[in-house]
Amino acid sequence: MSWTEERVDLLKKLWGEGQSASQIAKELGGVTRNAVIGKVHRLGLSNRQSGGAAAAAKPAEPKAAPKAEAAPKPAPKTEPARPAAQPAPADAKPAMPARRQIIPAGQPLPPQPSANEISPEALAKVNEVEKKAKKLGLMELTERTCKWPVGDPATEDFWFCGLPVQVGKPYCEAHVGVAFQPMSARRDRRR
DNA sequence: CCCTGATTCGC
DNA sequence: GCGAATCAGG
Repeated sequence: MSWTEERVDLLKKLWGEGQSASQIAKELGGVTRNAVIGKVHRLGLSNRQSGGAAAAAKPAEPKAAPKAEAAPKPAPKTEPARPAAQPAPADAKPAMPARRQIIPAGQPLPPQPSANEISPEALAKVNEVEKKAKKLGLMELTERTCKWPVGDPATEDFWFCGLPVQVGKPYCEAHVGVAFQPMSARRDRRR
């Protein structure tokens, strides 16, 4: 795969949206996250500032040369000593007009079956597991973290399970148990 | 261990 | 220019 205009555009778009390099790589296909990061740097949009305004140069730790220095010239091993790290002024507000937090009312949440149609065993298991939940935020979810939501998205008391997912499933074992009810199991549930 | 971006350097 | 390997960190 090569960096066609289309792919670069998509890269810019996704990166601008704050997608991670690995996510972008997967969406693009045919490239690794390294390739994405490399391209991002070459495009000069490594810093997610936006319109390339303030050139707030990052400190960029010295980080001594890791590998052999094939220096044909008698280059002194000692680095030119970076100008000491800057005191970090830190002011200049970007451009976030203090947006009121948007709380999506009808988000496409996973099925939350009514308690009365879940097997008691599975329900008990879930309650048990929720104590061990990692309580991840939306941004911390990955392909292998359980995406079962707990609590009310409109409150602070909301999080995702975050436990290791069942292979191929979006949820951990316990939540898979309540999310995917076999028809046979939910039929004629006496209560 | 899972993940993140940053950097280097042979190609 | 490209991206794997590596580094540094959460």
